[in-house]
Amino acid sequence: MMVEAILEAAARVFVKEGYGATTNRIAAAAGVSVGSLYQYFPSKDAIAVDLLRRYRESLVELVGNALAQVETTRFDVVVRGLLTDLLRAERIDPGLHRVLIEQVLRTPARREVTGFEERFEELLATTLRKMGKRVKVRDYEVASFLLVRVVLSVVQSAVVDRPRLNTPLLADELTRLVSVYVESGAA
Amino acid sequence: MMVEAILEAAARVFVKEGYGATTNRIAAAAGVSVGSLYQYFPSKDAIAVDLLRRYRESLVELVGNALAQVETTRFDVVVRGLLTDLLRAERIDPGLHRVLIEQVLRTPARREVTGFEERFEELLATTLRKMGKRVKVRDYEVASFLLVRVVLSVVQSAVVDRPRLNTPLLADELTRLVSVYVESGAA
Amino acid sequence: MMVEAILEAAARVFVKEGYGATTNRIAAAAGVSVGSLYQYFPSKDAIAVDLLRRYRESLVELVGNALAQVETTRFDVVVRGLLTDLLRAERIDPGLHRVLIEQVLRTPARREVTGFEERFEELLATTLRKMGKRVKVRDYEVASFLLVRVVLSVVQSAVVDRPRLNTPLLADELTRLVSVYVESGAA
Amino acid sequence: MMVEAILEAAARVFVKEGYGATTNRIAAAAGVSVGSLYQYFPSKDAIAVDLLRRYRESLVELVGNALAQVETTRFDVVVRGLLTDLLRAERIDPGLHRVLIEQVLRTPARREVTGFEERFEELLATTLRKMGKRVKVRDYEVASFLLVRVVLSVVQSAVVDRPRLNTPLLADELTRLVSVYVESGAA
DNA sequence: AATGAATGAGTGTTCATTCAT
DNA sequence: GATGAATGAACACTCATTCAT
Repeated sequence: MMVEAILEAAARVFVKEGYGATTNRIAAAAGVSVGSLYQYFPSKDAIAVDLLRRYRESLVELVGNALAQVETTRFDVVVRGLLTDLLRAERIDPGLHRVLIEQVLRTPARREVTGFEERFEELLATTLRKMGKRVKVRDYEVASFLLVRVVLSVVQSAVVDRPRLNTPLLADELTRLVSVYVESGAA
Repeated sequence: MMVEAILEAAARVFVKEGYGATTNRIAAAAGVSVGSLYQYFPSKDAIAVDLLRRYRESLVELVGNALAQVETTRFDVVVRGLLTDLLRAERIDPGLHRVLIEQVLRTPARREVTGFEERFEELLATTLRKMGKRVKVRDYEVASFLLVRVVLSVVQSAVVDRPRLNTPLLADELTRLVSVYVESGAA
Repeated sequence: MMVEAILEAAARVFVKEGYGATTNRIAAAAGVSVGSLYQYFPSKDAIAVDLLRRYRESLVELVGNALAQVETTRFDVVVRGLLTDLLRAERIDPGLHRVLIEQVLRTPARREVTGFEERFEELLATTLRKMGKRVKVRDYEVASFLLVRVVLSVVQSAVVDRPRLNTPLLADELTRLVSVYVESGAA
Repeated sequence: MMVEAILEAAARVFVKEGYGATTNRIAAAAGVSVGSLYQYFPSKDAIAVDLLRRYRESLVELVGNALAQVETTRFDVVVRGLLTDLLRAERIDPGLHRVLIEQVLRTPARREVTGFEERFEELLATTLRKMGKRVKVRDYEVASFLLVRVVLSVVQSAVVDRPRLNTPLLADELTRLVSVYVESGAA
């Protein structure tokens, strides 16, 4: 569909040229005229917002599925599996993610972004509560905030800035960091 | 001095309006004419590069000082102190940081940025090695990468996105996360 | 067409305001937006280059036609006819010519200009050679160089600087100057 | 003196960079501050006007001296001598001449330029009249106009555009062109 | 619905000129 | 006088957006 074509083209072009990419270039990359682009999106920003929303939704689903397993599986195994998924380069394009967040934050739609990470935190807080005694954490809200940032930023950096370190060892270590924090209890 | 005034104004304006802020607006905010701005900086990008360099230098100093204490002080106390410093809003403006990194990455000066976090990692890896048996980590390079990202991103998010959570409790928990990871050994 | 409109407007505006004329002003004079101007011409210089090329082509044609008659017509009659054509103000706008040459010379397209007068000289040298004994000249190349400059500069000055002298008498005298030089032989 | 230094520097810089050369550059080339430049010249245009005036005065003197010999010397010899002088590259810098004329013409001081060539014509017309029967020309004014343009433009082109042709032969031929026109009488 | 030529406000930057020292 | 830091109007050019076809 045309909307799809535009969104895909925009993703490609934003990654390659940054948010400075022109709408004409995006339209061309989509094999479509600018006019058509504006038929479906009221502005360039709207494309970014949409792209970000879609991206977010895929992540929410991913994380939701992983955390659902927590009742039947060891926590570190769940974390390890989630990390593997997140690190799969095709599913998460953090260069794009960075650009989109950066831009959407300047937009009236900025709640779109902030609400985004809040949803992860809620998901995680709920999970931690469900885990009961296995979790030794002083404050579920703070712990969730911490862990969401930790995981997202490390995953992002690993893919974008240091592909050399993007190895199973990294996933193992990040798994250990998360598990040990959740399960070892306050000093 | 005029260079200072321009840099301070640029920081303010970039934070408020993003990198799209015009040089004319920056000059006005500095109480200076555009012409003067260009007397001291050859381009808008040059302002961003300079701002980033200064910011980076202040952080490197901060982190260096903190880690130097590791030989005479308990690790978690050192971490806790460093976090307190980093979280002090005036010393670290992460909104600006984000904008600058984003932009400078599109510049021939991009090594300026990438080298930046590598220096933190080296500093930390050296420190961990010096700590000897107290550290139970499988790979110093990976651990340093992980910890630098973790700390910077949490600190950044805490100040920018969730000032409500920017409390002593958050610093305590982040301290625990770091310490427990470093000292608890592989599972 | 839009290209025509822009070119005509540019010619008018360059003549009135010199090459300092702004692209916005040119666009306005063409009843067009700046954006459109840049849709068709990549730069201000490109407009000048194009204007010069067109102008040149019209002159080359004019001169070529005139000189072709030399085999069947007396030389002074040919010259006289060519001068009449050149002096017709609408066909040759030497004020513009001056501006364009001056500017295009600072451009990578400068060969456009220098090649221009060389073509006249070649045309003339060929013609003089064809005229055989009627021509008493020591060096065809030098003579052509001389005559091309003489004719162009006098025509130009007559139209631009001294319209009062732009009379049949002037054309007669210039015809005589040229003919007598070509036909009278070295002293 | 400072005025001299500025004028010389301006000449050098205009030749090298065109009239776009900045006043700061001119001042620097003169080893002087911009401020001082403006102490002596009210504007950049004023420098051009002054430069042109001086240049013109040196030429007027040159031509005047040459034509004065006409009473005691053969006309073609006088012409030949004058051409030699004019072609001496150091005395006549036609690149500069071109730039200056171009610019001064856009200035309220434009009479400075047009008056310039009129003086040559008057000088020449007077000379031709004094030569009496040796001159066979239908109209002194027209002839002077013609000859002044012819000589100046050929000299200028020879030095600027075709240094290869700037030889004794060229001067000989131009001398012949002028002499033959003046002395051969209407057809 | 689709097109893409046309628009024009807005950008980074330059440079003639001023004026406090 | 001399200086040169400071000024700011003006420029070439870009690009998100519109709208006649």
